[in-house]
Amino acid sequence: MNAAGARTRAGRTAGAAQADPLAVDLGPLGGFIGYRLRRAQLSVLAGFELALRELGLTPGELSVLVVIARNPGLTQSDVCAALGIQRANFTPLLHALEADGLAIREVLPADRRSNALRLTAHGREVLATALALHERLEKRITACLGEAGRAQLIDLLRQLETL
Amino acid sequence: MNAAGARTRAGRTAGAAQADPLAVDLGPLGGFIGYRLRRAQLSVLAGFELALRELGLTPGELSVLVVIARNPGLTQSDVCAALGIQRANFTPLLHALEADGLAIREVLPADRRSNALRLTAHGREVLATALALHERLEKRITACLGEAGRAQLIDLLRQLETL
DNA sequence: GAGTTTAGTTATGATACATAATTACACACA
DNA sequence: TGTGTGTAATTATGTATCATAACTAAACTC
Repeated sequence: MNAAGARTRAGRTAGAAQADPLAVDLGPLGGFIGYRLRRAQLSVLAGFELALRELGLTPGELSVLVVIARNPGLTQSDVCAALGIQRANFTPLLHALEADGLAIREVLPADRRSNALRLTAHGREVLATALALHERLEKRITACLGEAGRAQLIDLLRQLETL
Repeated sequence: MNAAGARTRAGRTAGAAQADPLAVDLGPLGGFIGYRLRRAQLSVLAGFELALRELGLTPGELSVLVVIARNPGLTQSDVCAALGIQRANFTPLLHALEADGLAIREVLPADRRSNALRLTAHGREVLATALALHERLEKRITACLGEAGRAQLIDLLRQLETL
């Protein structure tokens, strides 16, 4: 509709393919699930950072806080398995939460290789705030997709995980 | 419902919350679009690497090849705008494609600050192979979601981009 | 008690994303 | 015509996330 002439931007003088972004042909890319996932995730990530900026939590950190809060006493390996995080990458993430006073590790007497994880009182407060802020983001998403669309999307994404 | 006893795996001897991964309560996390996007993208990314391993192309590189092939003569800024890539990050990506002999940059006579991008013959060959391999991945995804589900997913993800 | 497995850590490397600063060029306009 | 402003590409940096391999200490097996 606007590719060849209609609403193109002024003359742009010279050479052929300067084109405004809308005129660029993505070809088969627009049908790639992976491409669409990336673009959507970028958008949601931007929303996340906007919503939780004041708390300085990364998405990964928030997910860990949630899981520890709901399952106190889990070991690091348990949390990693539940969230699909590599244990090696989990160590610094957890240490950051600990350094911020949000979580604690206690060596399990039953197996002194393992650490039982719990939130501090402060961790629970921060989590509650984070969830409240995050709720706003989810509301924006629901406004964008509709309640049914949102549910469908979650369902489809869950199916994709088992690819 | 299975936390305390029901379908827990064997005895697991000692301490409380060892739990098998399925027993971990994700709480509200399972309803976060961002979390579901991450898990789904990890899965699709693994499929991508599996499918295109032999070519050594990253998803970003493939997307750039597609766009250049369909829009020869675009400048770097044009491609960046079309794909949502930062220009600063595009430079090394493009240079890698150039080093591999897949793409070329020619200074635009009309504006010697800009580079017109094109694929080499070899680049077109590699792209054709890559698209064929990628097609298999998309087939797997369609097998997983169904044709309708796949179309729905793309539509929903596109809506999310405009969040 | 020796050999094997497991939890956590450390080290390292790749990919993506973001921002700020710099260089070279283009353009407008007085 | 020459100066100020804007833009294309680059460079440099910093961060988040994912992956692997190697190591330590503890636990388990037999």
